[in-house]
Amino acid sequence: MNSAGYLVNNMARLLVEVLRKRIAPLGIVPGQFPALLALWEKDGLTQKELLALLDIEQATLANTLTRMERDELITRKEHPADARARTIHLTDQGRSIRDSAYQTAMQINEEVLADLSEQEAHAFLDYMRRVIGKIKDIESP
Amino acid sequence: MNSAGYLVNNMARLLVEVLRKRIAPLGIVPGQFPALLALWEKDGLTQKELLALLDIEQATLANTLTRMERDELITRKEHPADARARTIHLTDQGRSIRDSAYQTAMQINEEVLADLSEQEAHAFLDYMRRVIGKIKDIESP
DNA sequence: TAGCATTGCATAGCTCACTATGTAATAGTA
DNA sequence: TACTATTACATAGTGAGCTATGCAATGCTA
Repeated sequence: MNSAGYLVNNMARLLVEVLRKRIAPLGIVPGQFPALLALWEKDGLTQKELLALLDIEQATLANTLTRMERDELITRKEHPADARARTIHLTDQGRSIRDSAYQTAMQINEEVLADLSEQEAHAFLDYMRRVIGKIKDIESP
Repeated sequence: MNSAGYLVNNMARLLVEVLRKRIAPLGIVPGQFPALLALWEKDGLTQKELLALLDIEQATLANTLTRMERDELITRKEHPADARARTIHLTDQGRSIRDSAYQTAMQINEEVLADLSEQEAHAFLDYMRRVIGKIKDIESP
């Protein structure tokens, strides 16, 4: 129970549950976070454009967007030029939680790294990026 | 998209998909791995005993065990002394994949850490353990 | 321009995590 | 001993990821 894989998985699960608890009052769930971050930056994207900004599969995003629509965080409008596509727009609700959500996320990041020195935290992020890079080219020639 | 939380989550998802692909030929899936590891160590545990060895919730384990039974990796027998409990036993199939599974997991761990030096890899695991420890006491006084 | 290929998105079905709750069986106690 | 509490496990329902597949609209080309 000390392998890298086990630790990574365990850490991710614990983290997502912390995030879930902290953002629950805002009426959002962890899976909606990446899409919200992107939409706070730029509203009115199509699903395809949004997808290009996120590291998830198209089907996962489609389902997440459906839940976000149900939760009244976004609306989807028909694309003016392409009837297959729809543009995605934040509701007032979706827009209004931006600052609190950002703050919550930053706060959690700070807290969980608090036992590492600045250098250690920096190294930790660097290692993760390198490991992610490595995993990505393991299963792609 | 460079926060610790995002990186951890991304890394975990990538890793689990690598594991999934590599162990598919053995007829198992990533969620079954921790339970298998424990049962390879000691067969015939009750669900409660197994649960104590794993970092998942009871309901998650119950569902995982049901899938493992369906996949003919384990069988469940009535407990000799307590009719509420059942003991969990590996099938021949479940037992036979042990070495290949171990090897696959170790191989992946090695590969994904291959771009880190020995010291870096060691530090990386250490940081993860510390972060995990920190997260655990964030939401418990 | 008719037909085929591609594209954008949705849906189905799976895993695997969670919380909440139900159901027996066992244990403890008035 | 008859209740009540606790325990062991199962089930229901949700989120969030995945692959595979479907469907309609668009684009390309013979």
